Amino acid sequence: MSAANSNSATAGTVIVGISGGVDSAVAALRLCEAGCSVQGLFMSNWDDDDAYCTAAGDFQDARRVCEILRIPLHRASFAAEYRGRVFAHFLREYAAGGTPNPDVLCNREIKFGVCLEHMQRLGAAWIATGHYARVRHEPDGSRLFKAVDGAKDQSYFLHGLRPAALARSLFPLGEMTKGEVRRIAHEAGLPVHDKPDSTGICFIGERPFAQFLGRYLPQSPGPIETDAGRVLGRHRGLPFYTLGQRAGLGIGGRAGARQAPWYVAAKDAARNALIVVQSQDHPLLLCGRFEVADLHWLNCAPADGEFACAVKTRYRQRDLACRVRVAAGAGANAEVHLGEPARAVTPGQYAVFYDGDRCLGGGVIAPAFDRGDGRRHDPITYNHEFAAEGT
RNA sequence: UGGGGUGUCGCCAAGUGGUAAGGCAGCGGGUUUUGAUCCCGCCAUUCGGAGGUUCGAAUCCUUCCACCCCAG
Repeated sequence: MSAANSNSATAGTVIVGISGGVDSAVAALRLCEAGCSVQGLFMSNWDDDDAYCTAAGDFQDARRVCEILRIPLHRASFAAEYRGRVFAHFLREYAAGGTPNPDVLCNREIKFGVCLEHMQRLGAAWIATGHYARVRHEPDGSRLFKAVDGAKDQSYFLHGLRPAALARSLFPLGEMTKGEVRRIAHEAGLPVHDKPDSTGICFIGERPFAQFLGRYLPQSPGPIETDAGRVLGRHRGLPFYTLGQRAGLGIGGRAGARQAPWYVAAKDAARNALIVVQSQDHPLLLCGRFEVADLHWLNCAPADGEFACAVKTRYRQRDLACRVRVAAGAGANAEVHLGEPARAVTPGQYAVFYDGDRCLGGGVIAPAFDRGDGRRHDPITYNHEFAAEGT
């Protein structure tokens, strides 16, 4: 297997997305060592000049890396496209009561979308990134696989790539572990060898999340209630919470309740109520069956019908055995039946399908109407014997 | 102001003479290219206030205050 992790020769210029971190630096280094014609490109897609924005420093790191590797560095900004194609959807999904995953869209629309096109205009035959994933380019199409380093596998975030974009992509780190990447960076004298892994929304970075969302979404306070209708407090607006969430509810001890933390189990949009339960694995938090919309397959569109595979309902979740029933017709939805119920299956997040190490594709988890126990999801009935306590 | 009850960290709550459990919340850190979850750490020199008894009290006594319930 070549350093470019591809079955085909990587003739022509490769442009690497250089972020200023270790991973993309080592990706570029490996391509250089493999004899490729390599150039770098740094993107800044979010224009904030607050304390949380690291773009300026990251660009300096990117320049130092490219100087050491002796490769040219391009710079581009797709801020307008990011706002229009990723961030707008991000806010829309929140407003609709879901929990979006902007980085999946960012990869499809920006990095492997407008940026890929930009790189091709710059003369690139290939685009490479420091993602931990593997791609195999076959005559009948390109296939995406999990990274060898299971702890860092990022195929989940890449499942939405357009097949044509995947066909031009290289992931030089797919067979390496994070430890190896850092060691190589260190040996190569790359100054970013010990730079912390980046976290938070891509390009926006890690920042106090509720506060950040509050800049874009209105406060819309309402009650926090148990599934029996006992009012325990106030929430600041349904969009500011996600299913399965524990932190930030501010619910202390209650007479008559167990000494256990509370988790968000549901959002009752009609009543603007946040429903909470007291167990990690409360029945209301478990889901054995859900619907997936906006289905997307990576060069392997299955025939209509039913098939077995594995699914991840969120990033870094272990594979869950499932059966997928795809409805007929274009733009069809699919129904996913899990072998065992999963916790906090959250609308707006992506269900990504796998066959062993191969990533098949995925889709958006649709709002839940059924809990997988054979019954319709009955509307919660409220017991008004409870007086409002927490308001 | 007749009777009864209760007042321990923001919340729930152990502790009835031997020198303040635990949980929740919160805060800090770790894990993590979403949001979460998870893991680790921190968090009452003080027990409604004031006196007193005692070698020693949150625990006993006196008194004051607050709240709750029943009477009215």
